[in-house]
Amino acid sequence: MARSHYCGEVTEQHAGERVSLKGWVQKRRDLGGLIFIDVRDRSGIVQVVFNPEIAEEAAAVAERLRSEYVVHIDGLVVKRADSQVNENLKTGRIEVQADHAEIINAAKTPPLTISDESSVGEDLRLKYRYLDLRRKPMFDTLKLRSDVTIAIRNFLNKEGFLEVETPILTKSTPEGARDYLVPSRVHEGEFYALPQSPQLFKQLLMVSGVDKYFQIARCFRDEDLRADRQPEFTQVDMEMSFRSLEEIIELNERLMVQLMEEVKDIRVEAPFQRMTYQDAMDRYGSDKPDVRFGLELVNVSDIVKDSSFKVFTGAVERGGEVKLINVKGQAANYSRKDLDAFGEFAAVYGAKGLAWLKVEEGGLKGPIAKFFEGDMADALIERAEAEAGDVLLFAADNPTVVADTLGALRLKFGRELGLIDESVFKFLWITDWPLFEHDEEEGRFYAAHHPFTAPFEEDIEKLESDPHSVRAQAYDLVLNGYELGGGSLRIYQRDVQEKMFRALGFSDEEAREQFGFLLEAFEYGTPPHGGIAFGLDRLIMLLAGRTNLRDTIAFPKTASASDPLTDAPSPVANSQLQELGLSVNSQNRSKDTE
RNA sequence: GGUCCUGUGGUGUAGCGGUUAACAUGCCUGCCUGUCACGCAGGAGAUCGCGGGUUCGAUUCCCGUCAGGACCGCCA
Repeated sequence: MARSHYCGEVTEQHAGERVSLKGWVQKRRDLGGLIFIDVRDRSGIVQVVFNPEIAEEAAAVAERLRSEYVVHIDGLVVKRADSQVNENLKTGRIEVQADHAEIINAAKTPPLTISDESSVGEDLRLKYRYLDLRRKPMFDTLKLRSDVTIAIRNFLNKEGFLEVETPILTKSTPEGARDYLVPSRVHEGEFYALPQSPQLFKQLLMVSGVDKYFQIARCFRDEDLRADRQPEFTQVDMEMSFRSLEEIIELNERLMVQLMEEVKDIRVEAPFQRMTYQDAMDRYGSDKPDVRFGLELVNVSDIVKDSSFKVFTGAVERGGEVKLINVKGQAANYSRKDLDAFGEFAAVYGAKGLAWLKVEEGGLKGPIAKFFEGDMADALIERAEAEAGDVLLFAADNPTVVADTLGALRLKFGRELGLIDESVFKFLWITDWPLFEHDEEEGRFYAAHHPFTAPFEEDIEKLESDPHSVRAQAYDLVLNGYELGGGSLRIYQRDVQEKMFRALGFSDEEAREQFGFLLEAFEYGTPPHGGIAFGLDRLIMLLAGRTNLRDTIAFPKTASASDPLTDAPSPVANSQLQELGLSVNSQNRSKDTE
């Protein structure tokens, strides 16, 4: 008999019907005579009861069943007596009285238990990923991801977008992340790169007149991993022609609002909050602030610059700043030792120390209180909006270190003190990005976004004279403190693009060598265009309430970019290398497969 | 490249300079006809990640290494 129902879908309304189930044995409870089997498939669990007085052969099969055996069961759906109802189970008001059972496939005892809560180490989970994915929360996340991508496709299709695939084997370009390289056999000594994003291709599609493009695109970056960073990840990538920045933002807000409603049944308000990059850095010490809670940074450089506390005055004199966060009402909960220990936390971000003061009725207290008395103390208290019982934590350094340190501390307190409402989704646009970032070590400018980002019209003339002040027509979408995605209007005029490359330190020759095809394309009638790309994996992570990207990807990599399931990466045969004209020149290539 | 945390039966943990290495769960056997975290009784299962050092003696302390994780750098 063919399967008639998924296990989790058998309910009271099927009582009296015969059903045929196929699934895995979740649990066997053998009472000697009666045997109960919980049968599981992707939909859930249903209890099957075997009574030797009703079906002797089936009961004999049930005795041989073990966890994770694949079974086929035919039986009658019967309502349970009131005393036998299991309220914890969706199917708990009925059970299936088996009259026929067969073992489709036996199973070894699994190395990890198939339960909702996983307490197993990450290495085992990944090695036996196919078992890990049997767990309901994992399946639900896969389902969520599928729902989201389908909803995105439907939305963009309705909006007139074309889904176009772009190459996976493409050209390595300078700037940006480290490329994954693929050696060419036909062109010995030459390499393809896996795309960091389809950026250039989608721009060329605009030149082609596609007008509205999207792709759910796999991207690759050979950089070290984080909880929210995998070496291969998926971008929802889009690009459109003749659209203003406002129109692009508006479209994406509608997409997000609809996604949240369709997939999570959560209503979010559009338009989303907006904040300039500068504002975000000043107030939150981050370009992707979590605005679900306050605890903003307060600049007190002007107040403390004339104090006698050298750490503060020195920082200001060197062009740095002094800022604080006011941890409300926590003075009693942190001892002097606790507070001093935050110095170590701050050191990770390059801070040389972390000063603190407790606010009391009479004024400020703490090891550095003596430097701030009278008017200065009053001014600090007023600026920090402090009252008795608060703790003020200070960072004094260059603006980057101050932002990194206090930004991280802010998040730490936000989480630890429960200031964050985890049920809230707060979208935020970060606008007015600088076009360039200065690299101190190499003494040159880098594109803050990417080299194809259009500057503000009125800033174009400053590309050469004053790159630092050039603003980009770029925007990032931030959700709950995570960078979901970013986009921009693009440069579509050859001369502007050439100016941009020059500002980045490319010679005209280098620019032509690396991006000549783009510059040439720009000469054949290129429409103004712009777009955005956002990280699908991160979006799913946030929608699923996870803190780890691995849980949103069916077959992810470990923190060291390996895959315990397939054992990738692995050495290859010398013959393969020879074909590619390659040799490996390190001593630790001991696991040679030939 | 760096910092930190973890590594003990299948799994998750406890432990300690000298132990018969403990507990839970899982597994196996027996009993059990209303269980659903079934129960009861019994049993098997661990070179304490690997290598070196200190020590009379190391699972325990130290160094290295490997694996997993978190973070800094990096990620236009």
